[in-house]
Amino acid sequence: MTTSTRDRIIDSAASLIAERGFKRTSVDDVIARAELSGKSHFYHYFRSKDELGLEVLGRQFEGFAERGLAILREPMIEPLERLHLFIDSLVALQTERGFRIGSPFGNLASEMADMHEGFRERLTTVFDRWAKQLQALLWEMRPSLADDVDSARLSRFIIATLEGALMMSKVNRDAEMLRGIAADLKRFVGTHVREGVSST
Amino acid sequence: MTTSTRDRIIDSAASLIAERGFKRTSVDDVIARAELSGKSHFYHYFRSKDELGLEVLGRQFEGFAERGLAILREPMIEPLERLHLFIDSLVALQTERGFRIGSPFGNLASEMADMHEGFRERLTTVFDRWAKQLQALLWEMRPSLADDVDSARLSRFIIATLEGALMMSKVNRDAEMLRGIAADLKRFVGTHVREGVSST
DNA sequence: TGCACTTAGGACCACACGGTCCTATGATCC
DNA sequence: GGATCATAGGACCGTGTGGTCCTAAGTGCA
Repeated sequence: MTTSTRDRIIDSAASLIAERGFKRTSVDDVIARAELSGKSHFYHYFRSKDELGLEVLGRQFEGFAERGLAILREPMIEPLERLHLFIDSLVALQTERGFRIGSPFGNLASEMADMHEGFRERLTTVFDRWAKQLQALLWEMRPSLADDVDSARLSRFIIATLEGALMMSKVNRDAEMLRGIAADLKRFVGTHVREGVSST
Repeated sequence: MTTSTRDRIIDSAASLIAERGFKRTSVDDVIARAELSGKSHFYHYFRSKDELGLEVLGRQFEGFAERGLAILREPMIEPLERLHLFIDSLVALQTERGFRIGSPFGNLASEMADMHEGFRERLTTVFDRWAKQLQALLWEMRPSLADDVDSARLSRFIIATLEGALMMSKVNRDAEMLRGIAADLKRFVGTHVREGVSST
């Protein structure tokens, strides 16, 4: 068995949604890219377009959690360094793709959050899990962090700034601006590190 | 002469777009809310829906620049205090509106930036002008800021974080999170203030 | 052999949407 | 009084879209 048809549909839809957003991706587009025989073939696997959207969103985050966030868990690299690498990886990805993407979720967030309650809930868990990963990393850094650091809050801050930066870079198409914000973000995290504590 | 019909159309469209986004606002919706007699009445004033969208975006920012950003220019208040009040005003606005709005521009950015080059360009100038206002404020603070502060960069950072925070609060509907990010943002700006320089 | 699932393919529907066109009635102003 | 603009109202169209329905052929499994 190669990839199942269902997976093929999801992959096709995912790439289309990444390119043009959810609303502007039609079922017919998906059928064409997945090389299905027709509508009935599609509706054999999904009850509605929304169901497909939810599934794609889920997979999208699985991928992000496994690949994108993986570096946050890398045990052989120091926590702070890992965070820096993670930030850099997002910047690099966005730059590579010509600033077309924004964030995988930021886009979907604005697009879907208010149209469909199911989407919104899914998105909250996405951000929650992302925040949890960052919190875990900050927890590891604990010995070198100032005592009053609220890691839950700081992790939200990091995500918000990254999302905002990606969104703005999508509008501005400016690599420099994106790098600047990323650098400032690192700097901000740095201000939470206690002085006189070396990291290695 | 009360408000002209053209203005009435723009106002109606603006409120609809704020509620549901541009794509999900149909010309018929606008006609209904503006109480026009029909399609031809609308097309008497606008050549297309896109032309209307551009106009609304323009007005939206005029309003934001005049009212929302006004506090940044308030001469009787200290610069840093002004910045704090500005941040608080965005938080308050978003909270009042039940986290439905996000940012007036962040929404449009994700929605329109990749669909229409004209929209994207307009959005860049919007963010540029916003950034300029913040830069002017930071310039006023200059005496009390550290020497290496890059005000252009910092102003972009502030905007990105605010936009990201508003977007996330739209997904999470969490007032606490929004306040936390706002507080951290103030704190970050604070780290650029030279020590031993009192502000008044 | 027979059942269940998958692929194939096409006809069809209802609806929303942006946009055009045409006619007719007031109002305003030179 | 004629030209121009604003309001009124409705018919109409092309297109894209999500979704239904129906038929038929192939495939694997018990």
